[in-house]
Amino acid sequence: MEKKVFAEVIVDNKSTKTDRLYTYIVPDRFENDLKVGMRVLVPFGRGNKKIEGLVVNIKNDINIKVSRLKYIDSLVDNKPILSQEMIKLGLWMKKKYLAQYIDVFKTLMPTGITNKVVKYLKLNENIDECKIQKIKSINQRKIIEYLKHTNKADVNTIKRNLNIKNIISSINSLCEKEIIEMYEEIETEVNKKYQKVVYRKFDADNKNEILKKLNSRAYKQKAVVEFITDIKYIGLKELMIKTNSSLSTIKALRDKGYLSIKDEEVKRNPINNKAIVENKKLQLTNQQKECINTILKNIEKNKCNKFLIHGVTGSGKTEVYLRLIERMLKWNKQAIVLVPEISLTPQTVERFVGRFGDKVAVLHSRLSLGERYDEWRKIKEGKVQIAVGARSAVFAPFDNLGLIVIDEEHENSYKSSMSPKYNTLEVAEKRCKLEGATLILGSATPSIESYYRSLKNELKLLKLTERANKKSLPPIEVVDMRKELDKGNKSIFSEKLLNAIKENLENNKQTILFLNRRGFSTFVSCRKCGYVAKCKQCDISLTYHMNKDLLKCHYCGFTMRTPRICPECGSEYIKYFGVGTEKIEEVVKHLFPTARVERMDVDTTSRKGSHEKILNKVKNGNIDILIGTQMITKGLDFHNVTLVGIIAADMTLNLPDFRAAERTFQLTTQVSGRAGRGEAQGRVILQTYEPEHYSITTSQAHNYVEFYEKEIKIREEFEYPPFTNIINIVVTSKDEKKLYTFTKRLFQHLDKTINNNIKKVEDIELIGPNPAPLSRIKGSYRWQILIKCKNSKIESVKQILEETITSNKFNEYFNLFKISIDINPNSIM
DNA sequence: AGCACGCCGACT
DNA sequence: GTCGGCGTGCTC
Repeated sequence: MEKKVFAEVIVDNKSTKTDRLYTYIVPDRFENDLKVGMRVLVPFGRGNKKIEGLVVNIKNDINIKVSRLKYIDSLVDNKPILSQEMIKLGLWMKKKYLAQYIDVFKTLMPTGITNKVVKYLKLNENIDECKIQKIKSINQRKIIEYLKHTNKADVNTIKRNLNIKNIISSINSLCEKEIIEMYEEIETEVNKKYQKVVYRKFDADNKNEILKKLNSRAYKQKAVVEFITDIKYIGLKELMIKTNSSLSTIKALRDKGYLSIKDEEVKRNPINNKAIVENKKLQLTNQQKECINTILKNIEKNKCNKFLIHGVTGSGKTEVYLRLIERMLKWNKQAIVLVPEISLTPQTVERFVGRFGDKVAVLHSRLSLGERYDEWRKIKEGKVQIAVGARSAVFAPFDNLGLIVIDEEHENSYKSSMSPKYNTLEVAEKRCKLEGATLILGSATPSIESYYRSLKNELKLLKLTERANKKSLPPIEVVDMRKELDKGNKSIFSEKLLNAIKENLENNKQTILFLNRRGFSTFVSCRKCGYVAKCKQCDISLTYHMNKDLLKCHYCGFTMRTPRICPECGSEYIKYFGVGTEKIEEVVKHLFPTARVERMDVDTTSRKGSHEKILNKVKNGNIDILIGTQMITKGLDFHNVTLVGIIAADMTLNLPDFRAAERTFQLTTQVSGRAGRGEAQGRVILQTYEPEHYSITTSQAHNYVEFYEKEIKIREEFEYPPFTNIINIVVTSKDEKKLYTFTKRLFQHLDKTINNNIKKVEDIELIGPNPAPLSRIKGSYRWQILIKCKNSKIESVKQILEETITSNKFNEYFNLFKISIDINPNSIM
């Protein structure tokens, strides 16, 4: 018997039960053309429904009975859509983040390109009316009626419109009677955009000859000939406008053989070219030069290709990236620049496009499907060498990648919240390793994890300590809000901040007020002594649960009654903190009725372009006071802003999260960097109930290293990352009672299995099951199990998790419960 | 998930 | 016998 070739395929079917590779026989006619990384159509399931699959493996030997296998139906791509390295990266991600194949590989490809086979119905052309009369079934009659009135109808639309439950059997029965016919069409969500282009088919020298041949009254045709002589081709629409001619004129010329009209693909261009100004090279400071040289030397000598640039705000990290990219282009290599989604404003994009022009593709969430698809293909086809984008741009399909830059490396938007819940830093690192590229992380406030790794020499640490404009960082004045209370000031603003705003308004300077009200959780604190209700076991602030009037620790489940008087000082000023930006806006407008106030947070920037609109208003001096959440902490460079007010630095400090101190330090440092960017000296006023907290004192001193040293000790003592891994398992269900029982069973099973299978169990700690901090979303209840485990045990724990979740023991419940696993989440909220 | 298969009751 | 409803179990 002839030797067969087999392909392992990831199939476009989203279900935990079908999350595996399927083997298909490669028909002889495809043997030469089929490559790993191509998409194919395969018959799947009992009905052999044709669905799309991605080939990840081609083999000659398999250990399944060939008789059980089906044949690949057809090829979707003529070239691999994913490179070998990207497939390796995807398989690695599946394992790393315990995600489904299909979820992983859909994130590696642009959204909407998946081919779906859609089934359409039509009435048989020569139907016999008698046959129809014979039908007694009401449902079948309904279908025939429907088809009589529509010219194109797919099965799903019919199902939706007619609301027939068991529609398939009715359709099948009609098909058998040969009254209707079913036909298939392959469809995708996004398509290439085509444009008609007119080509000149005559030689430019023959122009006069042709003009003579044309009818003397055909002046429109003559004009077109004149026009197109100077060029070779032009878009049909453009030609019609420029020569004021009609389609018939051009068609007439085509019929005479002087022109040809072709359908050509045009790529949508999301970058507004008019707005882009050239970004000139800046003079490098000595520190920048040294930084660049160190990186290049290390790359050339093949010594190290992972770097962390710790540069203070305004130290010119971007210019360093730009120079390195320039070098990559010289080496014929490509580069990816990742920035947090919220700082992916036109200003950021402009810096890269302004320097490198049409060598840049931009990828972000505000692009339409079509735009994103085109940007993706520009990269794939080698038309651009640089990709700038949010986290998903780490998958930009370059084939000779030289560099990945991750700017603002500490930002939490680099962790995906959708499956696969990947960490962009880890993915970028893996991709660099697979493709021999260099990784550069940059931040003014590096994440504890990255800084820790740099001290262990897993990343090479480079420092930029001076600002490019040689200006010093603005001083931060800390206001102790407890003392304000003693003075009888119960308002949100301290006297100092209030006076500073007043003064700024009088001097026509702008003010930024920052309050991070992100998150739902209010914490409980005493306004007199600063006491915050914390869990004794976890050193994490307790969350107020309104419905039960209890304080609860989301790490260990500890609960206590909400205190009416402060347990520390006995005062009655126990408050639930829940002031948001809206409240601030109201108060500011009341206090300064003539000031022009604008608020910028998720609520006010949801519409496309609203973000830019507000920023432009600030830029043009049409706003006196800008109130915002963390959205305003990044990248804003306004010269007339001289005052930054941080309303409540404690807000992030007391979130029930081990990263609370780190976030507070990062936010205060970043937002302080917004002040005094122009000539005038900036001023930062920071209000807090906990002025002695190290994240406040160190950020006041602009001392990252000191903050790091304090924080890393706490992480070690309480066993938080980077010393341990946290796995967050959230189980969701509509049924509250069953959810509790199930989660408890799952917990006990995991506990038992881990104890039986892994040695040194003291390295692993199971916490829960507890109601998740967001205990109910959209009518679904959520319970959570946390696993803390040391690095050496993570793989075995993950394996147990995978086995448990795919095991039959829990399988039967999958219709009732949804299990989501997050490895090292941003926060456990 | 999505789909076919098969069992069962209702109706001719 | 035929039609339609619903539960079950599998997908290379």
